[in-house]
Amino acid sequence: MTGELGPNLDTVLGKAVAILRSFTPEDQVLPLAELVRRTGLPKASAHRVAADLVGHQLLDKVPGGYRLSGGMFELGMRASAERTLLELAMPFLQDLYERTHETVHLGVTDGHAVVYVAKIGGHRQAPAPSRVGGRMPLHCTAIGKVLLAHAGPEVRKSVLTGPLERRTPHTIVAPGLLRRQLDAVLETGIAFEREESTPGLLCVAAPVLDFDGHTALAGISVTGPVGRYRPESHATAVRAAAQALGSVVSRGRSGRPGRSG
Amino acid sequence: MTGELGPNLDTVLGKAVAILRSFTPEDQVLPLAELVRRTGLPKASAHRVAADLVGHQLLDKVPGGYRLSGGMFELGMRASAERTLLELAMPFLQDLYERTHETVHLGVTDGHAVVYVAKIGGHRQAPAPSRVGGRMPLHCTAIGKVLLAHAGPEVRKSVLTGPLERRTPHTIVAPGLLRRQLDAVLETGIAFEREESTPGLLCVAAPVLDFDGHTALAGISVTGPVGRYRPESHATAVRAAAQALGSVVSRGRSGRPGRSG
DNA sequence: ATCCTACGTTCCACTGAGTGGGACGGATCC
DNA sequence: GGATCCGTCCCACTCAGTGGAACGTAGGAT
Repeated sequence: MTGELGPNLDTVLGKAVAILRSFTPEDQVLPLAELVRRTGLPKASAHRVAADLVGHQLLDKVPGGYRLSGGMFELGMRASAERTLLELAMPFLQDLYERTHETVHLGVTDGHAVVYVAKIGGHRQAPAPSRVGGRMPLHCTAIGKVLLAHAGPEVRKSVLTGPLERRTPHTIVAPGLLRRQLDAVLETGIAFEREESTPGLLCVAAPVLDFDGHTALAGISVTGPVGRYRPESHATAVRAAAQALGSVVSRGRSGRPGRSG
Repeated sequence: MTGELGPNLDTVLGKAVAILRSFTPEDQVLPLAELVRRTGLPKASAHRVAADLVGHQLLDKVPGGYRLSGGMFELGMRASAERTLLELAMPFLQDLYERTHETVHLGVTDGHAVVYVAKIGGHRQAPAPSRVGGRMPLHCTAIGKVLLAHAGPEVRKSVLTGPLERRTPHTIVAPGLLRRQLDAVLETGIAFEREESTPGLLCVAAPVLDFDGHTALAGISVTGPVGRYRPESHATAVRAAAQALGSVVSRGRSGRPGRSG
């Protein structure tokens, strides 16, 4: 429903946030001109605000432009919800990795996307497009389906009625089929993805449920390449890890998960 | 040399940054009054700026106060230098963990501190105070010593002449002794820490060197509890991992490491 | 029940921080 | 040579931002 358009450029803070948000996970350094293009700010304003951000250690000025600085990283890692989740999850993710030696993901919902909180893998991991701090659509990833299945009816409906972006020939773009899969997820506690977001990748995921047994706080997945990897054979392990993490996370929490779209 | 005092509170951005920086890794949610105390801002200003930050999804308003939001986490994870390092390092850290089953750290320098970029461990990890995104002094941690040994002469001198904060009875507070240890690090490529930052913890670390063989881009360490854990027995593995990571990171970079103190 | 203190919220008249069009110099391309 | 894109700097205008003050409420002490 929300127009979800960028920050208000009429305030300093809006300008600053717009500049910071210009950086995608793929960008390393952006020249001033690019910041101007992406934000729509006047050149002089962008220049000044960027310089201020450098002064505040949120940006680095490097030959060729600006980049998000280590100070930004530090600050981001202090976000309590995500960091706590990450810290509690790490041992379980390790177990999963050690057992499978495939790429393990931990992700949470934000709006209509999965945001990856952790990604661990070895030297020969399947080339997944996912990145920590990056986003992927809900409807075409295993973690996404798991989160979507447990999401509130509004989100679920909004995704199912909205256009389902086709990422690969296997992406599920039929709302009916997707709905049936989501119902299955609620029954089995497991979701699969078969080359629906990226050709050559298979995926199993399970929900990390709050103690109420309904709200999904996060999702865990194991990803591998078509060929050597059989997602079904790890379903039990993923579900067990997610369940265990859920019970740990549930301890010592009464509040809401936060985050809304 | 730098007074290193907080952001300029006379600008909106300064106020915003001051508020964001009020959060330490230990804080979950801070009430408005606490933000006022920590930043020194007038109550009304703090209230307004905090509300703006909520609007920009950098803070969440939760019962009891404010906390750094998921949007902040996302943004921080886009800091290219740290994220790239993290992604490249993960497989090597995994190897180390699998081999040792002790807590593995990856850290970089900022000023006179180590900032931890990754921390992976299992269910029964030694209770280390380190946190991802958190800081520890250079002189009393294994990674810190490794980074300090390879730091520029200014930083090294500045730390050695400055006061060496005592953290435990074992903390090295004698500049001469520390200097000798640093020299040894340059020769052996390994640093140890024996309950110098935290009672009951032992640690080995090795530097991740740039292709020039001098600049330390990061440090890797393996930490374990007094008793079952013998740091010496993992020295070789840690050094090998750090070296391998160094050669991978060095590929495809010509620029500077960035970050200064 | 009453006082007191500490909190979050709101109001609003004042003012200087922030604004951005424009001008400048340097690179690069054709 | 001219055209184009870049980063930087200037500076008179103005409205976004300011913060003292007043308010309602919650909780603890008496």
